[in-house]
Order: sequence, then C-alpha cells, then structure tokens
Amino acid sequence: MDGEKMLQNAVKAHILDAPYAADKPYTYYLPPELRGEAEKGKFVSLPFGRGNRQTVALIVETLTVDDLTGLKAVTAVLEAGGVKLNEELLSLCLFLKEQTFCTVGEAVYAMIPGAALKGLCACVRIVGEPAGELNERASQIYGFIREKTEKDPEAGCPAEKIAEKFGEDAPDLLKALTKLGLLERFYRDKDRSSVTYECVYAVSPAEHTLPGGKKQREIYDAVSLAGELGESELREKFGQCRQQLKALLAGGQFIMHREEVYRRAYLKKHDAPPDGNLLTDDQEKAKDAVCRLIDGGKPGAALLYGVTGSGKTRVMKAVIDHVLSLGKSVIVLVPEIALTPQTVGVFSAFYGDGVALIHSGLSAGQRYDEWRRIRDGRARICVGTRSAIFAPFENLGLIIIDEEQEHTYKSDMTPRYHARDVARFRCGRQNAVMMLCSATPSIESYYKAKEGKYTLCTLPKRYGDAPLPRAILCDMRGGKGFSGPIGALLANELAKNVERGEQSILFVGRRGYNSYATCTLCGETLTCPHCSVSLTYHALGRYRPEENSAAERAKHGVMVCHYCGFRRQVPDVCPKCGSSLLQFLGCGTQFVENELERIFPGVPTLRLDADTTGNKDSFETKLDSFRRGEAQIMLGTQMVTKGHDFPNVTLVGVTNADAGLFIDDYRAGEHLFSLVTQVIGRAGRGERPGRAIVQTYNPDHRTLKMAVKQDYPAFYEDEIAFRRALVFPPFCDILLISLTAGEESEVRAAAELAAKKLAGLREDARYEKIPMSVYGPFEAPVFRLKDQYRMRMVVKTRAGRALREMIAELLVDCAEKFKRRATISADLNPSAL
DNA sequence: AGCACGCCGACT
DNA sequence: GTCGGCGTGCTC
Repeated sequence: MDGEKMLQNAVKAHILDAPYAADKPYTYYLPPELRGEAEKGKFVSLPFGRGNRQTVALIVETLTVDDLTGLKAVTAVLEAGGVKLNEELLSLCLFLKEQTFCTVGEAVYAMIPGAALKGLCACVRIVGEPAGELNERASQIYGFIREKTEKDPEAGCPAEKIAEKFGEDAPDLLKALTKLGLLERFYRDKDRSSVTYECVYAVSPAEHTLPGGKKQREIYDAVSLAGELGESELREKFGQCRQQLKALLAGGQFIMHREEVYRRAYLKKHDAPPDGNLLTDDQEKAKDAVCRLIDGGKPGAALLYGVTGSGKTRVMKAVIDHVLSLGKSVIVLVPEIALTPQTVGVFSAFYGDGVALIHSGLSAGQRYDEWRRIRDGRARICVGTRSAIFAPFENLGLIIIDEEQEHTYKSDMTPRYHARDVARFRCGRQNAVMMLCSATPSIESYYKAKEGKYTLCTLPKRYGDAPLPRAILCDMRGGKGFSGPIGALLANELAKNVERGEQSILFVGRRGYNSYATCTLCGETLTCPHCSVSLTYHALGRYRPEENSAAERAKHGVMVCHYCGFRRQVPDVCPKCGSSLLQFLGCGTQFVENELERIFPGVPTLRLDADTTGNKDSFETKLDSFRRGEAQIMLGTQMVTKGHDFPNVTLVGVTNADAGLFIDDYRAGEHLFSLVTQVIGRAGRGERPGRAIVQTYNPDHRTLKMAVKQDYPAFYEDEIAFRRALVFPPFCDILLISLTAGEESEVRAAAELAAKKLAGLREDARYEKIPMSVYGPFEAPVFRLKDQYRMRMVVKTRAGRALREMIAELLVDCAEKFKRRATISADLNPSAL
C-alpha cells in the first residue's frame, strides 16, 4: 500500500436511504484496516443518525482530514456482490441528482439492479442477555436468533428471515430488543444467492479405474468424449443422475469445478432477414454519415429520420456492425420490449448471445445476470427499455434510441430522468455517438438537427420504393347523433378487405366497453372512490350488454378504474338518485369488437389491449397468429400501432382520432401526429399498397390533416412556429412542481406555502436573473389519485445551474415546512402535463 | 426516512 | 407520581 493512501484517513459518503433534504456528503473516519479497500464508488456500512443505526452509503471521495474529532467511523467496506461504481457511473449519479432532484441513493438504485445491491442485508446479532422476563413473542424471537446464530454469533441472522417466520410485527419486536441492548442491528453481505453456479464435470487426469455401473459408464463416456459437461446438460441427456455423479467423484473418475451461470430470459428465435446486409443508397448514405461521426472519436449525435417502412433497422444494424468492428459496445433502447418484439428479435437473430436484454419483465435474478454479462464483457450489445441506458459498458461506441419521440424514455418515477439526457452524458464521457431514430421525431430533436446540433440523416422513401398508404380523413359529423364507432366508409372498406382475404388493423383509443356510465336523471357519473376519474364498463367474456337489461349488464360486467385498477359491481340503479336510468356511453375496444361481430358475423377478429394481453408471451402469440392470417381484423389500443410488420395488412382504420385532440398539453399535436402516422404506417408493407381511414369529428383540424398526408416536415414547421410564438419547448423548459397529500386541506395549504416560498426565492439576489413565469397552483388534471390529492404549479423557465439550485432549495425548505403531512416533487420537462 | 428528545394526558 | 402519546428537529 502506498503512503499516500495511508494518509487518506476519511471518506465522504452519501447515505443511500437518506431523504432528499439529508442527501449530502457526510465525512467519516476511515480506520487503518479499511484504507486498502475503501475507494470512490464502493459501498460502505456506517453508523448514521442519533441512533447510530448501520446504513449503506456510497463513497464519493477519499480524503485526508487533520482534525478527526467528532467524526464517526466507517464500519465496513461492503463487497455488495462485487458491485462498484466506476468513475463514469459515479459522476452520473451526481449528475442525476442535480438534473432530476433525486437523491444519490435513488440514482444508485436506478442504475444498479436490485439483486446486486440486495447483496446487503439487514441482520441482527445477540449482544446481551435478557435482564428480566421478556414477553412471550419477544422471547420466542430472541430464542430463535440464539438458535440460528449458535455456531457463529458474529454472523448474525437476517432480519428478513425473522420477519418471514414471525410475521409483520417482527420488525417492531426487533427494534424493542435492540433498544433493550440485547440485539444489535448491522448490515452484512448477503449470501450470494444472487449468483448461481453450475457443477461442471471432467474426467480426472489422475489414474483411476473405469466405473462399474451401466449408467455411470454411459455418463463417463459422454463426459470423456465432450471433455467437460455441465450438470444441466448431463441431466438433459441422462435424466436424474446426481447419484452416479456423486459416485464418479467419490471413485476418483471425475473431477468437478463450479462455474457461474447466467440465467437468461427466454428469447424467441427470429430469423434474420435474408438480405439483411444490403442497403439502399439512402440507407448507405445515412450509415456512412453516422459512421463518420463515430470515427471522429468525439462525442456526437445523429438523428435518423426515416418514413415508416424505410428500413431504419437495417441502418442501425450496419452502424452497429461498424462499432463492433472497432471493438466497442452498443446500447439499443426500445420504447417497450413487449411492443417491439420485431426489433428485439432482429438483433438477437443477428448477434445471438452477444446481446443482453434488459427490461421490466425480467426477474430480479435474470436482470442481475444480464447486467453481469455486460459488466463481465460477455455481451457487447445491450437491447432494452429505458433503464438499459445504464448498462455498465466501459467502452461504449454507440447508443441507439429507437422511436426517439416515445414518452416511455422519460421516467415518471424518481429519478425522473430522460434516457436521451443520460445518453448524452454517457456519450460525452465515453466519446460515443447517440443515434436517435424515428419516423416522427420529437419536435425538440428535429429542431436540434435543423440547428446543426445533431447530424440529420433522412430516409425519405419506403424500402423497395413501396408507396406510403393513401390515407383519408372521414368526417363523422352527420347530425344523426351517434351512429356507432365504425362509419359507413370504414365499414365498406373493411368489407372489401374481408372479401379479398386481406387483413385490416383498427386502432381504438380506449380500453373497455363503455368509457363511462352516467345517470340521465340526475347527471351523476360513476367515479372511482380513490381517484377523481370516471369508471369504465368492462364486459366479461363475450357478453353484449346493449341487448340486455341493466340487471343482466350488472351480472356480466364490472366497472374498472383505469388509473388505480379499482373494480366494483355494476349498479343497476343510479347510486345517487336511485333511478334506473343509468346510461353507458363512449366506446372502447370491447365495444368495437362487438360492433365488428355484428357487422361482419363469422369473420375472425383479434382484440389487443391491456385486458387481453396479460403476460408478455400472449402478446407475441397474438401477433404471430395475426401474421399467420388466423384473424382478418385486428383491433386494439396503442399496442397495434408499434413497429410491427404485417405484409398482408392493406387497410388501417382509426375509430376516434379526436380522443387526444383536446388534451391540455402542448405536445398533444405531436402525439396525435405520431400516433396517426404510426398506425397508417402499418398498412401496405407488402406487395399491395395500403390505405388508411381516419375517422374524426374535426375534419378541419390542421394537425390531423397533415398527419393523414404523412407530411412530417410540414407538421414540424407548423408546430415549431406555434411553440416559438407561445414559448414552449424547445424555446423554454417546463418545470412541474407537484404537491401531494392524503387530505384535501393539507394539499391546498401545501400548495399555497410552496407558491409563497417560490415567490420568495425569486426575490433572492442569487436567483433574480432567472427568467420564469409561474402558473398555478391549481388542481392536477386528476385531482385525486389512489387516495392522494394532487396540486401542481407549472413554471416556464430556462433550466440552468441557478434554476436547479433554486428548485433544490425550494424542495428542501418545503419538505421541512410540510412536516410529512404533504410531499413536494419537481419534474423538469415532464412527459405529460 | 428513522430515531431521540421533549413536553402533555390516562393510568398504578 | 410514572408510562407513553406523537410533535419537532437533526443526521458527519
């Protein structure tokens, strides 16, 4: 150990579970015996707070302190499953704290799989004898711990195990026993259950006799032939063979060692496109542009804007190949794994085991193992959703963000980061290139491309010169009142397709059967008791409510809250006035499904929404069945709009394009345009040209008109002018400050206080130069959600260091003032307003 | 957040 | 007279 390191007698560390107001570097004394191990990015256990409870902390600095008085000492450096943050990820934690107003601990949890950090477990060990009588439960627990730790009292017993055995009051009892000085709480590296091993057998090089038994001999021969075989392979070949293996080891014929195994999620095999490496001129040009950027060896960004069906994936593949040939690694982000099986499938088909897949559907163990495969250099491509942006590569060459405009890239939980911002950070640190891909780029990104900040690559034509679908707006206004979700024109075209044996896709904005139930007598609408939103009627099974009485309807359906999942019986009378004049209005996917059955009896349809695709496999199974032609019409929510490729689909319908039209969000236009473009893009991907019908009650709406023309550049010009005029991103940043409380009066008081505090801070000399316009406080669009009342302020501003410091101060001050009766949070450029 | 300290109400 | 309620404030 070098002398300099010996002098580093202290560390600065962030407590992982500290609240925002207490999240700062704390200085601790570092005992000599820990100085060899302790370093930046490692995790330690140390006493924190008045109670000196052992907590986990992240070292952010090692230093030399002259005056050690008043400093507590680090207890231990944790192995934490070998997890350590490198310089880049450590600074990314601090970056996230600054940018998204989260704690360092929250940032850590976002970037390291839970299983890796769960390597730490809270334990208790016995440090004293009971002085008097303990109550029955306490003495039971005490006895249990005594028994468990008989062999090695120091090692202690995981608190989790005690909770398992003794139920939910166990934590309180443990606390009581600790208070009595009988127990001590501490953190220990959890047993490495999070890493799994496999036994691998080989024939012993030492002299030995051949095995006697028949099965033993067979196994011996197989292993001898293969050189070495793992237990799972042996089990596949020979069935249960533990006994024989044991005997072979005991008899000296075999030797065995343990190897780490990585639990992999099941990956469906996809075939690589046969002509996967052939690029059109446009594709070639785009590829070259991005590759040049990569070869420049400096951080860079490119926007690949290609119309639907232009073969963006091929360009990505070509660029990835280039990066891999340089010995560097790649992250590919997709909006949602379940919705993009094709993209994911293509990459795993091309790169096989070199791909690590990270998404929310993985078990903790699988997620950890994929993470380790990346860290250990076994995978050089990581495909995944938002959180995959933290893949621990040390030699990144490229980060691809597919469908760049999707809101799923913005986290709506703390840390509220945008994958694009993290990508830019990482590219900056590793001299890598960020490649955004989309048929409908976000206005912000296209603006940056036009400004020259991103290299713009365009694929203006569909692959194979296939024409874009011919799309028309269908005016649903007729004066005759509601005439069903499927207009005459759409029905007509659907009929044509059914006749010709061609497939159709129908987009429906909403799940369920009816979107609300309202009383025609008193005007009452059924709402969720926990949220301020209306409940949606869901029919159970193949029930058709319009043909039957209210009582029947009640028997065969249920009212569901789409926000919190609350379910209740369907009332047959109005719960407020008791009249039986409840009317069920609006139409969701179930309604449209029934409508299709009525219009096209016997024609097979397939409904795709959150209700019919419970697990991930069922989604893909359904897509496959549709691709095989087992259904003629597929209908569903957002799910049907994503990048699937169905060559036989020639017609696409949008039943209620107006749904997103009047949402109070400056990006409503962008979302509508993107959605319509994407749905339309599903048609005509094969030999035959496609057509699309977009039904609306607002046929003169500019955005809708441009969307059906699929004229993104025109839409962009329109939208950017609007945003410039009214000052919206990219011409400002939007800060959303949310207040939450369990009581309505509390949240109103909190909001008022926060507003006052904010006004006060704006007067402050440090912040007075920050341009700001504050709106609110007002009630959130869904005022009550899961029994929490929510208010908000919206601030148009320019996010810089000063603004961030000001907000950080606001958060700390308010949290202090609210006394836990209300909470405050800030979200910079939120995904939805 | 978690925990201790501190100052008020129903018990031995 | 104490035990314990939870309101308040700090955490290297």
